[in-house]
Amino acid sequence: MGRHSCCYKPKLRKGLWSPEEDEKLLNYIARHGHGCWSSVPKLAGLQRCGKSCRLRWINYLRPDLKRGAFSQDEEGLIIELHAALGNRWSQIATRLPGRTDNEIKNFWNSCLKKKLRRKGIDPTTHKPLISDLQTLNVINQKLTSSQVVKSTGLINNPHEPSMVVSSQPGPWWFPSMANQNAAFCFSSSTTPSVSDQIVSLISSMSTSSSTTSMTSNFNPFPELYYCNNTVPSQTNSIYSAFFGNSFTEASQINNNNNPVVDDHPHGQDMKSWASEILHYTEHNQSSETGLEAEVKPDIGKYYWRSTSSSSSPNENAATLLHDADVEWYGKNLQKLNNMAFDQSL
DNA sequence: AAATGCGCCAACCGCAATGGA
DNA sequence: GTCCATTGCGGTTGGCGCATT
Repeated sequence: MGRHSCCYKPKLRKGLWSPEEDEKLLNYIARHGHGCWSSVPKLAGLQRCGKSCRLRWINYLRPDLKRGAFSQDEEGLIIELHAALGNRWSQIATRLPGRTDNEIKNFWNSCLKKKLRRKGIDPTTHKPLISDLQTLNVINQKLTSSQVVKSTGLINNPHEPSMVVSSQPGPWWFPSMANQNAAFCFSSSTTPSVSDQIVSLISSMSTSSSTTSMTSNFNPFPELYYCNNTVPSQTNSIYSAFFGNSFTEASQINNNNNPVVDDHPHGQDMKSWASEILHYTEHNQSSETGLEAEVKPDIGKYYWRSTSSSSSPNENAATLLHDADVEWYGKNLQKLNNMAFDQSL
């Protein structure tokens, strides 16, 4: 299995094919057909492995190849087929006579992907991309609509000062007053360079970015009260606490791909804990727990939130920004700034 | 003119599937 | 059922040529 046995023979040629080699292979196949590919090189007098001969024939020497630039029709068909089939290049190639899977794959990777992105279409999902500026504006609004204050250092749970809510050195972003609707934190232990870039992006947009120390009576993340290791240990996500009307997802995964275990009650994972809260919610006993939960059976996720008004500033929950998004922001920071500048002209 | 960067694409590599002994 | 040679596929690489510095 695996690598073709003949490929281990050191005397075999690799790399680009010479016109002489092409001629030998072409002549041999014209006379005898290819038959068993592993015997072709020997019979055709070539110092190549059968696999290489097969590839050369399929991708270049076959007489039914079309060659040349792709037509508009072909281009449209490839996009259509890719939307339906994904990266199944050989299947796509069967619908384009005279084109090879390799040729289509290269055309896709070097040309069509960019073309779709320029049109505002995600080449993977074939759905519209959210406008860069739109997304940027959302963040901008969140920040400028509230007094956002930056904090560095550990964040301790104000109710239990010995409990460190975050071991992350920060910076942390949170509303300076209760009931304001935005707060951010970035887990910089995961992808520091990207996080740093995002922090600087936020910093440059924020109306108030003065550094201030944590006050003892303010907990920016009460919904994380019981999961003191949740935020900093996230390797797959960076939390962005956009406090809207949603619930907190209670099936987060930590570094070791295990469910996050909260500290209350001891050792219980977040999902089973949330299901317990759900039980009380369904029996109209939320007032006893001060919490309520929802389950989305279609995606098998639990969401929960505090019902207590005293747990402000954020009554509700956080949403998740995935690494890929954050990575994307980091990479496109300059582009975004340029676009914002262009639009302001 | 030389160095560097970048896009394109032919070919390679590794893995999975297939089929015959 | 197992082994192994062969074929097929898709991701990746590396070299070439052109553009830019």
